[in-house]
Amino acid sequence: MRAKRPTSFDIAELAGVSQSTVSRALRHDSMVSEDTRLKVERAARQLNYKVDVNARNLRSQKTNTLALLIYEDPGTSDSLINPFFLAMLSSVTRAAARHGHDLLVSFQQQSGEGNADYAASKRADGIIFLGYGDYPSYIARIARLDEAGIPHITWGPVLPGQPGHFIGSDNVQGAREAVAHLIAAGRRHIGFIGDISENCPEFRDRHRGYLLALEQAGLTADPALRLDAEAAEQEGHRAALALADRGRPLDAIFAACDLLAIGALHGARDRGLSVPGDLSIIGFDDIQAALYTNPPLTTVRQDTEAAGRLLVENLLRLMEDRPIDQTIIPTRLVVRGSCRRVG
Amino acid sequence: MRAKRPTSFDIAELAGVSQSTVSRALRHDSMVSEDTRLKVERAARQLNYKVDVNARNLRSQKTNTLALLIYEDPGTSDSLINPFFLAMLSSVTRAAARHGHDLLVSFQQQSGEGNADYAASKRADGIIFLGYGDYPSYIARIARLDEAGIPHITWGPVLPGQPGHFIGSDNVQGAREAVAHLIAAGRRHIGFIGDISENCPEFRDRHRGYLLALEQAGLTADPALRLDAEAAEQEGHRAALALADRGRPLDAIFAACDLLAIGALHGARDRGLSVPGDLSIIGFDDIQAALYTNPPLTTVRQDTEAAGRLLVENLLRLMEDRPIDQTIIPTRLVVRGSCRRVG
DNA sequence: TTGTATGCGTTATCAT
DNA sequence: ATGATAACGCATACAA
Repeated sequence: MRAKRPTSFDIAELAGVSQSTVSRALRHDSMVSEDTRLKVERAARQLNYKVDVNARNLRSQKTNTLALLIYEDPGTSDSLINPFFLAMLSSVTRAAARHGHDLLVSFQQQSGEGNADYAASKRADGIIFLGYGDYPSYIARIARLDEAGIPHITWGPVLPGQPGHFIGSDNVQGAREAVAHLIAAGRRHIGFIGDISENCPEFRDRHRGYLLALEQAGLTADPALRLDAEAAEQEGHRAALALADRGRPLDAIFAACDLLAIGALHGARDRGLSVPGDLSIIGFDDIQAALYTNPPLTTVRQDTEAAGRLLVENLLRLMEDRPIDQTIIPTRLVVRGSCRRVG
Repeated sequence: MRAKRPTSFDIAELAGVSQSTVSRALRHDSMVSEDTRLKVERAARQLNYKVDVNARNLRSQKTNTLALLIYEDPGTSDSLINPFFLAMLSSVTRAAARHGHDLLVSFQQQSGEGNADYAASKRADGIIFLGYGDYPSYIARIARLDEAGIPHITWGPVLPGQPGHFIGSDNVQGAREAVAHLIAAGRRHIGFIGDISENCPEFRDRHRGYLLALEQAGLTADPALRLDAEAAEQEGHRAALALADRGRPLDAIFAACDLLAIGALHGARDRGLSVPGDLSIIGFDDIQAALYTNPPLTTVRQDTEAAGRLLVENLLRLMEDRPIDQTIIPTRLVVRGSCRRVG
């Protein structure tokens, strides 16, 4: 038998003002005298009053809420989320809170796109996509949102002529630096692990950086040293074994993400290759586990803190019809034990 | 210049029925003839109609939304969230989605409790706490929620006579098994790392399990082999060094969580102790990084999948005034390379 | 099974 | 600066 939740009318009565004045006073929004504002605030505190956000949202047609939709890679099983995404999630959550917005979080099934129509049902004012599933379905989603005038922003590859608004790491440059580092350390036969089909534009960019570094060093890439692999440790393991078994010179591997690199590390060990003695390995992301592998993984660090911040800030800009600001986030090569100078 | 969002009245007009019928038909809820339901659904699809959840929530006084409030350990810096919490987050998110509920996620600052009053402002129907900050503040929060009749459930230590509703791992039993495993492998001088003050009831339970295992083996615990440490790698590192420098016999360490265990692993290496040769180490949680340490970490696995599921399911039960079901989740000892039989 | 009428609690508009 | 009133879009009680 609890007391009824107080409404703004109850506050009005207690404070001796009109209900509309209560509403105004509580939002520091319109013209209210200091005096009545204090009266109202005191009454509100006294009755432990909280604004009903549903009523507010209904009337104001705003929710002060953002939705974070996570599109994992196709193959990923439920329990094996890429830890990088979790780091992003945490960063976005904090950034949204800093800007006074609530955050709805949802892991999207690859298939069902219609299930959670967050913005269309006025649950959220804007949408942040983490990943995008497959590209065609992404395009369709974007189109629907644009048509409905719903602001959205995506974490992913920043490519020219792309529909939608993207924030992403400088994948080409990050990969180029990593491979340049290998070359500077005397490595000459550098393999690449990662799916560079159009399903993974980010991996494709990292592959471009790889090629660029080779080119700038006057080396030519050996096509036999490139292997497709989805973003999972097992795949990296498999790919490393396959590379080692090719029978071609191989003294380094650049993996398109850390999970692949970690798998490659284990694959190398299975083939009796010492890392970094026989084989240098570099990954991409800098997930936490990269610090604990043996040897610790050299990797290209993505700045998840900046990523979350820029995603939220730019989405808020879009919601005010202001242009997007920065879109490409620099990476940083973190050198650890998994690569070493030779020669 | 977009078209106005259609309302249930627009659908009613197009389908040739009343608005209330539209509302009923769209929820498969009350009595509507198959015939009219199809008409309504077709009209809704045609106009791309989506229910306005704010209006629905306001009218029905329900939100179909749960709030997940994450209370990190006090010392934790922004970027260093305990990965175990992220795994839980992911699991809860999925469970909520399976049950058709949206999920609001928020990382709580230790201090400001008033900031996001999710349920009081009718943003969410129920609240899930991940951790609880310090215990006194937790008690205060719980009391306010109970007073307001807001359903809530907490991930944490399941203790007798505790206010609120808890779901948690069987910390005592998990720890007991781990230490029993060490003893069975011939270890006799087993250290414990972890803060067992009342700030960390879970660690305290794990310590109880540690003592229990020793007792059951007829061994007595050496108080000098217990060291306080917050849940962070550095702390584990520091604690391992301190233990090693005590000059007492030491052939194993049980750490209250994996981050501590990983730190201890590195500390042992710094002192020239081989793991698992000289020193066996076991952790608790089974975070992903535990798989990649050198040697891989033996640890007590918490079942995050079951945890998320039980948190959500039991919260939903509470929301229907049904009693809580299962509250204690069994753990499982995962044996990896960081411990070995001696003697 | 369907329609009618009312109200959820707030913000926005128009007065004063 | 404040008050009165309407409107947001839907769900529910009641009548038919």
